[in-house]
Amino acid sequence: MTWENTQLGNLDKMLGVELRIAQILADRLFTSSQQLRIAPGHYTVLALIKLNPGINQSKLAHCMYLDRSSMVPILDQLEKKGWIERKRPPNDRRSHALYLTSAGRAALKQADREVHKLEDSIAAKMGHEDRASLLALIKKFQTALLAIQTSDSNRETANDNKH
Amino acid sequence: MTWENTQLGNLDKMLGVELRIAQILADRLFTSSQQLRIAPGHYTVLALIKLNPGINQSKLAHCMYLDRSSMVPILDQLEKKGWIERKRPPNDRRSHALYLTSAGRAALKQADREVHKLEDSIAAKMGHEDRASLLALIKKFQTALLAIQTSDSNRETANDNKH
DNA sequence: ATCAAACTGTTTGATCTCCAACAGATGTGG
DNA sequence: CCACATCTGTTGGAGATCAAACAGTTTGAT
Repeated sequence: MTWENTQLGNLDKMLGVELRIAQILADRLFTSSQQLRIAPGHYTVLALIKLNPGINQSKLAHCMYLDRSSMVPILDQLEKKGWIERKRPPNDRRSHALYLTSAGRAALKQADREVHKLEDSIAAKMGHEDRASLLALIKKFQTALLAIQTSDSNRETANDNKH
Repeated sequence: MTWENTQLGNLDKMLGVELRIAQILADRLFTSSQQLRIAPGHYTVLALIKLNPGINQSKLAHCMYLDRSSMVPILDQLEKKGWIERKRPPNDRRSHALYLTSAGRAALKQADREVHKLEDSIAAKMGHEDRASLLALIKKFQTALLAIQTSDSNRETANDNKH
């Protein structure tokens, strides 16, 4: 095992690179340190449906910065597990109104416990203050990215300004 | 377009969720604001090969926290573009020693310029100081995740402690 | 010297994601 | 009222990624 002598140059000074690594590690830890083995995205979906009962798939996808079509297999899976159900609202027969089943609520509750336990141990490792600073800076970073993105697309073409 | 009234609860106070969003936005911006349309991962691969000529695929994957098998299609693509080449070192006929071609060096040089331009506009938007703080905190976060991960796997089983 | 373990790249199958396209449903301007 | 645009979920095709399995190669223990 002799990869310690690998030259990284200034790669480890780039936000994109380090962000990607952080996300890989976070996902890996989240998925493995759980009894439910729930995927990070699935957890977010359950939480969002609980907070917004009757939300449709497009809005859900939009909240998570995903494509509508990416939501389909996720919801198929959650539906097959019996954690959510799709209902046809009478006023708009195009959409699916999403609801948590009681099993879904139970699963989310357990996942919530494990997520909080994980967040706590992270806060314990890096300090509550640094954790809060990191969260605030990530949001600032998101805002910066969105601002650059829209100014870019405005310069090129008068494009869709979703989100 | 009325998804602004979506309830997020404390989802936007979770590092994992916000980190994921930040990464989606960063990847999207990186890929679209480029002439080369190089993928983020491909850029990292080129940079790492330039810094470590003759590195093999496993080490490369390990540096990027990827599976060795995930590296194969990436390198296939870069090889087809004529940016890298795989050579068989005589001392170890299992591995592939990776090198940048001159076309690969040129592509990397242009990508470098665009990456730095992007990093500069991010620093301009959020401030150099905040950018530096964010980078430092991300690294601290990575360290915390790794510490938790290893202590977890040690508690469960005496496992492989890769990375 | 030999045989088992470990390593290297690869393939296969599964999942997640995007994009483009589609059909059905809804909304809008004339 | 009616054509046309827009929205809804879905499908199919492509690419990325992982895990498991494989064959060839190297290493190491006996």
